[in-house]
Amino acid sequence: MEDKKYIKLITSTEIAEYSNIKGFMILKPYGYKIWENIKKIINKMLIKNKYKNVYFPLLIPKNLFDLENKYIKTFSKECAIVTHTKLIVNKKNKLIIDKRSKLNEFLIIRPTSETIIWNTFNKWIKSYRDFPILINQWCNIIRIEMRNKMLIRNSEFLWQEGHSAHINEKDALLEINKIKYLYKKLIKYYLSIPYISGYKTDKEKFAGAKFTYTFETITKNKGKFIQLATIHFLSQIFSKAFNVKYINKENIQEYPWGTSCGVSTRLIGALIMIHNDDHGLILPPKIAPIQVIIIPIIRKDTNKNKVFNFINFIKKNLKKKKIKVKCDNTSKTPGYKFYKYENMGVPIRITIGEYEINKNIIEITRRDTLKKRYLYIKKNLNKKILNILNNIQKNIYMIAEKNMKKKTYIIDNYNEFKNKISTNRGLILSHWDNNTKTEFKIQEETKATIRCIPKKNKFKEIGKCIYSGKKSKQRVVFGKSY
RNA sequence: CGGGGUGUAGCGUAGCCUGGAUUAUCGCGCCUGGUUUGGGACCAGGAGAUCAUAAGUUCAAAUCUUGUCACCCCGACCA
Repeated sequence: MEDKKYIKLITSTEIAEYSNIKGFMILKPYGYKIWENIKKIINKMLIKNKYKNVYFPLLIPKNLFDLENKYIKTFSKECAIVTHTKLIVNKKNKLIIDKRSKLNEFLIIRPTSETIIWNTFNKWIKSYRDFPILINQWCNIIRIEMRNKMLIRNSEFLWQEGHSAHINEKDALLEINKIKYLYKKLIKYYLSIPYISGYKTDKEKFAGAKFTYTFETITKNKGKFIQLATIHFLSQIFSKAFNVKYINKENIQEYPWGTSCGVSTRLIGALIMIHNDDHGLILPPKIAPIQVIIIPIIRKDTNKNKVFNFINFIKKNLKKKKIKVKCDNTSKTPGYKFYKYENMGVPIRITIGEYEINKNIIEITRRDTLKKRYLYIKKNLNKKILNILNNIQKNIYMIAEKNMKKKTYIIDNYNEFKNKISTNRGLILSHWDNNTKTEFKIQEETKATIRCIPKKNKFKEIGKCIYSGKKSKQRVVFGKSY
């Protein structure tokens, strides 16, 4: 998908728009509703996994970063920093910073919350009885980026960050498996997005983590990677950095083990990049703000009451099954409305006029195939609609998966590798010698990075590194990221 | 942070090279009235722009010069 088309799709569907601050966007009602729907799903899953929602401060004292920095390279190049607290009016009647209000301790707008959370764990954690600690925060994050892409790489974004602390390594690793399962479900079954998952290389992982597990997908046309979700195994890195200790059963002090995980509004960007056609967006029914749109056909000689009574009857029925249905009775022409809701990605459109009423049928159009058909209105109409919604959900996954497979290449020759990256990008499976220097060299020469090291058996085979020719135990995923 | 580009109404734009017939063009959208409505309706009327900003050149600047700001694109960066 071209960038211009991508931005146009976002703005024309009223998902989001540019604000007047570089890299900062305005999420509009339709886009925010999509986010709320995604939120609802994750929130439910996290709560089921015994996470509790919390809220930590937006501003983090710089000294917490100093503490962390002893062990971990942080986000120092992407921070927004609060240094003053007062504005005054100058002689030209303009607001300027009052230099006398300079803070002794600068405050950093959170680029992530591990620091302030582990600093707080210090107070919360005393005994082995305190575990596990499972908390989740819904909030905004600021990471000032030099180059932005709406919803994919914003300087501000909304996200969910889960943080956990465990008594031992085993429990922390179990937690990671739980979250893996949860994210897999979200991405595949709710967002209908095919993905490849695996571990980040040391070069690509979160510096504060012992390892990072990632979920990645590739875009339809450009074949660029988008990171969808990450899970970090923090090991004892943060507990040691913030001196968080507990007393175990044997009355010995120990450092707890941590994990963190997150998904962001980038998921909306991924949805847009992946589920679209010439008519616009195609939203997965499970997260679509409107699942069924009803377009009334009112002509000069139409009995309006008859049509709207009929529509209300259908609406009521669908609502009984919790189907999100809306009727557009504005004065625009039907054609206008057809294009509008197709662009917005509404999964099902129902058209109702006197023709339908007289025959006791409705005209129904699927967004994914754009095929029209008539359905008789009998008792099982709701069931049929639910079926179609399910069908669309699965079908758009299959289409996206096909696209991903088409762009997946197994390559064992470095020249071919270079050629693919520069012409027909995608997901490249090649051997790598597990050496960071090789990784850097390949990036330097081709701009491709290792997106992940997948752990499934099908990737495991003895081979030779595409760059160095040294022995490799498995294929890894190369590509160019957004 | 380097290189390039752009800034004219809510949005997209013409005019800029070669300064003046500009009352700043056109399309979409918006408002009023009417006729319409089965794949982006039509007619009539209307509102909406200190041409990003500051200074300079000139009898005269959207147009030329310089500074500033903002945004976009391409790189570097992006746990």
